[in-house]
Amino acid sequence: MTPPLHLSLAGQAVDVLRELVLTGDIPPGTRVNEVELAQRLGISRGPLREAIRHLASEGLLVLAPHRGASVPTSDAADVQALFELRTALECAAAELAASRRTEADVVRLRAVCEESRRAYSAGERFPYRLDLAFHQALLDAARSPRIAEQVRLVQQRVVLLRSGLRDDPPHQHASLDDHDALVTAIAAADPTRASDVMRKHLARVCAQMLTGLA
Amino acid sequence: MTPPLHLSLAGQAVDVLRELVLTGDIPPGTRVNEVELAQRLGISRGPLREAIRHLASEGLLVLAPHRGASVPTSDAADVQALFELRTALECAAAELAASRRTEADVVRLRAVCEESRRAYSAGERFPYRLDLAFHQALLDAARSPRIAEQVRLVQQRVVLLRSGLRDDPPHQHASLDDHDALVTAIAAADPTRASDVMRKHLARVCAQMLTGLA
DNA sequence: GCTCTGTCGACTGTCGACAGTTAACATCGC
DNA sequence: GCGATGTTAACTGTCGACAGTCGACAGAGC
Repeated sequence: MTPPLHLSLAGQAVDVLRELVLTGDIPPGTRVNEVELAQRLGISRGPLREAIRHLASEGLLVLAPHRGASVPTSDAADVQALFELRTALECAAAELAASRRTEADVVRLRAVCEESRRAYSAGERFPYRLDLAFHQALLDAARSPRIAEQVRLVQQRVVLLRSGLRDDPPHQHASLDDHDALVTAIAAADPTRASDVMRKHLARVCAQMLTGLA
Repeated sequence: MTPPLHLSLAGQAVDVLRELVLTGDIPPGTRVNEVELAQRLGISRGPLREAIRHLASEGLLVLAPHRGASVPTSDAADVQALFELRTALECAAAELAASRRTEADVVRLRAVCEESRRAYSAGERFPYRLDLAFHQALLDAARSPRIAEQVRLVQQRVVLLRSGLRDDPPHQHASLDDHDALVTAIAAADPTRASDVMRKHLARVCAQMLTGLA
């Protein structure tokens, strides 16, 4: 899927450590021991430190002077601030997608929506993967590399949030409707409506996440 | 101004190196030699490497495997992508500011505008400092820490862009009008108009920057 | 004369070890 | 018994040195 050809050990460590954090293998609130993790990864502390700093710049770790790194724990204020950022980015992406989409983009978006509905009807517990695929397809249609990059980072933080949730609720039917409405607005080349639908969609997701918070 | 109490050498190196890049002391396109710069800063390569990686995560340096770091050079496409991101963030900030501003925020924004006009009338060549102060005051009024943080990073990249410009044009009169219009919309608690004014303001700034590009 | 190849130099990537600081524990005094 | 203080251990921050890789230059072959 992704090109795992990170030649440097630091690059590999970034990938491995990111996965450890996102999967919840290192739960939020846990402190990271450099020597222990370095031995576990079979590398020295130097590359590991670089990896830790990199993940910290992505918001997946927080650094305390002389106390090392730890996985951040989030409260309601953090979630709200994060979703304000996500809303700003993805609403802009929706606008741009509605302005710039080609027919091929619309086809791809419709395909993801249909696959999501099939999976949901089939009773699949976790079509979150398809939710990400939808937002990714939308970003591709927006053709704005900087915005896409930032959205990726924010989505990562959301994934981290989900890993810390008590009960991860299954994908809501309302979200499927939101996605369909987004595709319709984008296909109609209506940036204003696309942005508006996205805003309401994310508000719903944010509220759902807040209810599931500790 | 800034709390210079970075205890670690890496933290200090980040500040110093950031300044070296932003002031154009290390011009765009220049490669950074680790041993040479480490000696110049009087530190070892370890902390310097961490500082370099940090600046790279902020977009102020680009890394090439086995070739080290260099200050990025920007073309028109980069500028456009950057301003699409900036527009997304600052329009959202303008909306939030219009919704959340207090009277004190409005007073501060008006004060910055008036100071800018005074400086402009006095023939000051470079009220860019006040432009930053205005956008900062707007971010304070928006009360969205994540968005504020991202805007700060984007503005940094814009500063880097300006350092690479042939002739850095002085602050335009139109921008002063834009700022006034923004304050008016924010004072009137009109998020839609605030966002619209901001969008046009940034479009103008972006166009101005593109004309000055190599 | 041009291209390909082999060698050299410089730089990055990585490692192990030392020093300084923080936090926890045990001890002493009240 | 409770609080303050000294001590100790663990961990981070930092350093210098070694190994691997990339680019440039020179020389041989066509």
